Amino acid sequence: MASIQDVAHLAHVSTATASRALSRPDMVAPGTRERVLQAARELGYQPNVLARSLRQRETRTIGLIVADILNPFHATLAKGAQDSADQHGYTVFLFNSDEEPEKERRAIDTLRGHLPQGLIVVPTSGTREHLSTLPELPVVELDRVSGNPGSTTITVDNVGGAHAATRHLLELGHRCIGMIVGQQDISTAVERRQGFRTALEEAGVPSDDALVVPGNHREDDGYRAAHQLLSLPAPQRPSALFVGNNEMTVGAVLAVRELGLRIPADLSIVGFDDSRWAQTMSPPLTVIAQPAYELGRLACEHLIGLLGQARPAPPTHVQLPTELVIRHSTGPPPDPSPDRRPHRPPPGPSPLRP
Amino acid sequence: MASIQDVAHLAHVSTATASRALSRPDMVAPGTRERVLQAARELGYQPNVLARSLRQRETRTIGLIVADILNPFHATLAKGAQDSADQHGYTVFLFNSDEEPEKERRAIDTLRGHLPQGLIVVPTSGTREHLSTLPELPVVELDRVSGNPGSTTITVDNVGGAHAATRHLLELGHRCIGMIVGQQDISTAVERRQGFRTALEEAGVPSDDALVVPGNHREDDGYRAAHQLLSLPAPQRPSALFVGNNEMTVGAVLAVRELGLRIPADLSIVGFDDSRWAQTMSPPLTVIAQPAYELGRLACEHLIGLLGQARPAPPTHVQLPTELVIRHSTGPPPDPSPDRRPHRPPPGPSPLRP
DNA sequence: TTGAAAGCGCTAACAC
DNA sequence: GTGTTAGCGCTTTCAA
Repeated sequence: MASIQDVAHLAHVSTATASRALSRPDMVAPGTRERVLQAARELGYQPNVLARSLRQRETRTIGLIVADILNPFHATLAKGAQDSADQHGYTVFLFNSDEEPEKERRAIDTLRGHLPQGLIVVPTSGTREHLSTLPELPVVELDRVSGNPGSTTITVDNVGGAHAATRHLLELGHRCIGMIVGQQDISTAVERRQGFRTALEEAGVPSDDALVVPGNHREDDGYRAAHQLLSLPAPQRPSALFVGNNEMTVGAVLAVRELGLRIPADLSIVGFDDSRWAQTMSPPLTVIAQPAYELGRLACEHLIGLLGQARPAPPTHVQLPTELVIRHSTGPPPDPSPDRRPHRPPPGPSPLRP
Repeated sequence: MASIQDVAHLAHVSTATASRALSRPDMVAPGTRERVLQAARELGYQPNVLARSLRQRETRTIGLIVADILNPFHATLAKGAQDSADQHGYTVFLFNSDEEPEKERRAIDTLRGHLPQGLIVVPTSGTREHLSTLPELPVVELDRVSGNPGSTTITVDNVGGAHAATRHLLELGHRCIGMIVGQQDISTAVERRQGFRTALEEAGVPSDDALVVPGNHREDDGYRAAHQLLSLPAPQRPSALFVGNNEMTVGAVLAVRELGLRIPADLSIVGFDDSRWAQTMSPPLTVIAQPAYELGRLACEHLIGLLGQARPAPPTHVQLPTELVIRHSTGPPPDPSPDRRPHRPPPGPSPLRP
């Protein structure tokens, strides 16, 4: 590859002048500039980013670690971040933790060697500890929060989303609602569970721990959890399911189909996170939608904002709203007993969230 | 960040010795080695990859450009490649061309500056030209081929896949089959179209250009193309659709639903590329499945193999098989006229492909 | 077995 | 406006 020396030589100038002509054109005489530019063009010169970064101690690079690139939600986060970085002249190094803290640790180590100027991470349970390795690096946590005090966070209103989903089911008349929830060491799972619980409490529906089944965010977990919930004995068996993430919803729907239950006639389902799949399955799925692309974009914008600061600014915390999208996977519960009142809002208080 | 100088100083050795202790442990006395390793641990030392790469003129980095990271097929390719690279101690720089040659060009330029030791690319129409900029870089083309003579290629049997899909429809009795095909400057689209045509010819079914509608690989294109095909006047209107990629299949199915047609009673559909979505939509979609993860993995293995070579080896061309997965989106055509013969193989030759 | 020194390609002080 | 020079952090001769 042609180096700046080659360019300088061809243009009959020093490397310093060549460098200036390329990166600070106004510091060099027009004639010289043209000669250098011409030489660069001729040689197909492309600056060696390694050398430049080494010298300037600035890589114009940011690290991004998502938890599961095969999950379209995460792929969308990544695209939002990458598009934004691109606009600002930054390059993204994308890694995948596969939801494994150990893989995340390795990704962070690899990343460190490449000297990113900042890091965006969708945390796993190990993130808080891993981040303590790099106290001076600006960090934005995306979608989930690790509890690391210095991190800026970009999240959605998980509590509100889960609350809205649950309330929707309650208003349809469901009183026995199951939840399939993520691991409780992940913030989003905790928050969604909390929104679920709060909505039940507000409606005066007693909560039953047997109706809340945890899973590890993957399709299989949703499948297993749904089977578990739907094999409960009759009075306890839920007439509706709220599933805490998109992948587990897939598994749950497959389990429901396998059991021969009709949606929503026999069982209502609400998923968290919208997707292609949710829209095209039949019946189309009622979901809590999240602005995935915007989350990724914002994470990057905020990170790049942080890079401008001389002193580390206090971390900001952005929370975007979620939206209940009612499609056709939810309806009144089957075979209502006389004292329930299908098609009507439930009795008792049902305040809107502020 | 701690540098090797810090480590050397703390261990009371020269930087040369510190460097050796870390990367060639057997070249250094056991005692010294331990001191250095201890110092490195203490300081949380992480080698500066930039400096190392600059010095060694070897980045242990490979570039990967996929055409659409939001397309699960491409995300899977990326994961296959990245996992494989990881195993070999290489780091992947992942870029996204968004099917735009211009974005691909920019990705390649950015990549060049980072001195990747090789490049894996899912080509766009501009790739062949762009690759001429980097004659000395080992390149593997993935899924599609650009025609660049030096590239190793990892593809699937698109002709055979399309042939099998078409033959399947013919055997069900369809005689009027529409195809939604990708842009003809993309190799996969050309090959799939060819497989389609050949199968029709072999069955003695006249091909009708009005039944082959091109699209630009995205959902919208599939939607529009399906509308166009299904609004043809009665005798020409297809009773089955073969759609040439996964995203366009989504659009086509949505269009079909919008028109109130039942699948497969009113219209059969076969898609190219399997997916979560294809398996869970209802009815589950008959597809030509491709080994996406394996494609990505192989691309990386082959590239890394290339890096070992002193002299550029002649490019190899790997083609993996596709598989017809029959689900429930295909069936006999509706309302057969007497001279067709639903449920039976078509008359005339219908040889199996070798 | 270890250290001194050069140099990868680039940019930024500093001189002129 | 341009050239000279030093040095980013690392590895690798070469010498001891």
